[in-house]
This record gives sequence, structure tokens and C-alpha cells, in this order.
Amino acid sequence: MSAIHFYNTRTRKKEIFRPLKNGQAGIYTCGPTVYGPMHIGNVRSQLFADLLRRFLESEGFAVTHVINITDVGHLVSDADEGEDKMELAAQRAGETAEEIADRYTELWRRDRQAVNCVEPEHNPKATEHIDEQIKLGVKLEEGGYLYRIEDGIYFDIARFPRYTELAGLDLEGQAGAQRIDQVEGKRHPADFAIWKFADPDVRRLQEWESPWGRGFPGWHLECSAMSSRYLGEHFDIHTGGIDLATVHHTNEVAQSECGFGVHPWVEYWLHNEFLDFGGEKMSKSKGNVKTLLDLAERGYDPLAFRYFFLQAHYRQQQTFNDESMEAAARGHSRLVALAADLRGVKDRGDPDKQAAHRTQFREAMADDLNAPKALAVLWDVVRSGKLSSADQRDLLLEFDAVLGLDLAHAERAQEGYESDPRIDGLLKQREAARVSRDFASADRIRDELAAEGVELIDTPEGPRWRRS
RNA sequence: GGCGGCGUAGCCAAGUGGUAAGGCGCGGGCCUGCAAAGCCCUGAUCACCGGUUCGAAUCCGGUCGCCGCCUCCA
Repeated sequence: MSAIHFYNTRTRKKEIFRPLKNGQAGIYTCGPTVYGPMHIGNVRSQLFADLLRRFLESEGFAVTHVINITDVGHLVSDADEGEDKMELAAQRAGETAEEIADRYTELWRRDRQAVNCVEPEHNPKATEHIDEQIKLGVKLEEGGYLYRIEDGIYFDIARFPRYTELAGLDLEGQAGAQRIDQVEGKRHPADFAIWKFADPDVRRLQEWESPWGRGFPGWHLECSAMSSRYLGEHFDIHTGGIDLATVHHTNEVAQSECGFGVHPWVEYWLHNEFLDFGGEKMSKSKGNVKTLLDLAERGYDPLAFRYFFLQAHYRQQQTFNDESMEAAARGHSRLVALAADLRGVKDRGDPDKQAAHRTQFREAMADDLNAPKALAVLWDVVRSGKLSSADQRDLLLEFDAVLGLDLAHAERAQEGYESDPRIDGLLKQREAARVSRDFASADRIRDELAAEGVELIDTPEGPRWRRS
């Protein structure tokens, strides 16, 4: 059995996973900023983190998974200025920031449940950990890493030579970028806020007292503060979207390694790639933001999106379009139908006959979570002519504990479960016509039902129907 | 300007030195009165050019095309 390998952004290599504590794994995942519904790109990040935790659990690890809820502090635009997303959403809706946060936190939870994500052990909110954030800020100040300017307290990246390590940054080269609106007084463009002072002229909903004055925490601080609270100041795995590596995670590393005095702060950094919408960037202004709700309105089961996710490796950009989603949905529903049939099998399986497939699946997942390969193993099993139904069922359920398609509860699409006196009556008429070989009448009834969206399926047990 | 990724059959997508997994679609077959569903069968030499090698989709160089990040962002 080969070792588990993960691609580590920090070292840019696939590395053997060695936990800090035997048999345990601590994972921190950058969660949502709860000022709006999450789109399917966000869902991909959640699915990736969930796949990771499920796999580690299947390997016998006791997993502690922390996903934060950012309910304060992110700005709408510009380097360090602009309006706060939470504040803006609150203003628009005529609600408090807290009401907005609660609503979208709840929505986020429901979306995660819809795609069958395992509940994280901890789901801390930034606003409930202000003290921890201030405490880390104080440590950094004592270490001489901070400086004060007019609008806040900033981290001085010159004090942290390893600043560029995680993302392999070239700060000199980046200077060529057309950056906008530098905050007055910052020593380096990449210096970032630890604490921002409240503007006496602007009424904010979210402000707290601190040793530096009234204000609110910088937007990277919470992840360092909350991860240390629940996972310790040195932990195994940190996940997030690839876009977070350059700024957010780089800054997390800086403040954490300086504040906690550790290196590396996080052993393994795992980042998922983006969904590719074929050049059409998903943005609210273009009105093409896609959510699970949008997919549901088009008739797609949220779990079909999970199946879609599993079809590509997490570190590859994955093309999302009508065709690829439809293909995934079809594959998914066939798999569900097969699983539903296998669920009824009562025989016992033979572990010896399952072993080879089990190994293939496990090896695929151990190689940096190669879900598409693992999924292919699942299809091989399920369409194998050599395995007994009992063995297929055992393997299917075992694999699904990692893949998370909830196949243990698979049911055939409603067929035959619906009853409607009128439709059932028509079905009987059609059967009578068929028996008397009056196919013209039989087909007419079928066509009429099809016209109102009722699909007939003739089975050995008689005709069934479902709404399509 | 800097950093990173990608280009594999109609579509999605594994594979990173020894002659190409899987899913969807198309086509064919079985089943069916016909159909649907289901089942079976079926397709590519890997953007292009050059090089390294006994051997490359896989390594190196170049060209073209696409995407992401560098500013909140999955």
C-alpha cells in the first residue's frame, strides 16, 4: 500500500502526508464571506475540502475540520479602501450586518448539506473571535512587526523575509502591475492591515474596542486567530481556492509565523483550481452567477453537481457548461439507479474478490485525491461481469463513503411510486388495447400522456409511469 | 510587467518515458407490437514545429490558442 501523497503549494511538489500527531489530521478551510449566496465555484471548494476529509477518515484518521464563517471585514474593492461587503449588503437590504450574516450562513449550511458535505467539527465566526484576533495583533506588535499609520495598524512585510515563499511571489516584478489607490503611508504595497480604525464620520455596524482604538480587524487576521484556537499554532492542512494563495494565505502565513513563532505554520497547503466557464467570467454584474438553486431550477439534483465535481481533478480548471453538466447529470442518475438496485441485494460479499478493486480505488485517492480515476474504478466495478451483485454493492457503498454521493440511500426516480386515478386508469385502457392488439389506440394514449409530461415505462411487472 | 495553469476522440476528463482510464453523446445490436428504460458493441496517436531517446501525449526548445492570479474573490 503506497503512502498518501498531496500536492503542497508551499513546496510545489507532491509530498507524502505525514501528520503531526499519529492518526490525527487537522484541516482548516477558508469558508464563505456571508454577504450573499455561494456560487458553484464556491461549492467546488467546499466539495474539495469535504473529499479530503472523507478520504482521510477512510484512511483511519481522526479528522478535526475547521471552516470559518467570515461575517465581517472584507472590503468591496481597492487595496485597502472601499466599502465593506457586509456593511454594503446590510445597507441595501435594510437589515443589520448580523441579520445578513445569519441568513447567508444558514443558506451556506443548507447548500453544503444538499451536496452531502460532512459537518465540520468547528464552524467559527469571525465576529465571535475578535478577542483572539486582538490577542494575535498584540503579539505581533510586541514582536515589532507592526506600524501605525493614519487609518490603521499594518504588518510590515519587510520584517518577514519568507513573505514570498508560499506563493512564489516576485514582489519586484509585480510592481509593474497597474495597482490602484495605494493607502497613504504604507511602507510597501503588500503591507496589510491588522486593525483598521473606525472613521468617526462613517457609521459602521461592526466595530469593536481594541488596544489601538475603536475599529475592526484586518481581513486576514481571523483565519490565523481561529485556526490556532481550534487546531493549535501549528497544524497539518490548510485548504482554499487557488486565488487565495497569493494574498490571503500569504498574509496568513506572515502574521502566523511571526505571531506564533513557528515555521512552517501549516505543513500542507492544498488549493483547488477554478471552474472554467469558457471565458465568461462569472460575476454578479454580468448576471451569470450560478448557484445550486439555479441548477435545481433546471432540474439538476445538487448531488449531480457533486458527481460533476468528481469527474475532474481538483487541481485542474474544470469546464462548466450546459453540455458538461448535462453529461454529469445523466451519468449520475444512471449510477443512482444501479445503486438502488444493488441496495436490494441480500447476499454476502466475498472480500477476496473485492480486494483488487479496493486497492485500485484507494491508490487513486492516495495519489493527491485523484477522484476521476477513483470514479472510473467505481464504474468498472458496477459494470463488471465478473463480480457478484453482493461484491458490487459492498464496493459501491465503501467507495461512496469517500465520494459522498449518498448512494446508500439511492432510489430509482419516482417511477411507479406515483399514483393518480386518472393516469392509472388510462394505463389500464392502454393495456387493454395492447392485449387486443389495438396498437393505434395504445400509442395514442401514450402520446397523450407524453404531451403532458408523463413518461411510460413498460417493465416485466407491468407498466409504470413518471413525470419527466 | 510579474506569477501560475491548460490545449488528449462530438462534449467533459484521467494518464506525465514503453504503442491512450472513465462518463456523456453519436452509430449499431439485443429486448419491445412499436417505443422508452435497461444491457452489449463501437471511436482518438494526444494544438503545431523542431530536438533528446532504442522508444514521448508524457522530457527540452520554439510557435499558436485558451484560462486564472497579482485588488474582495473559490
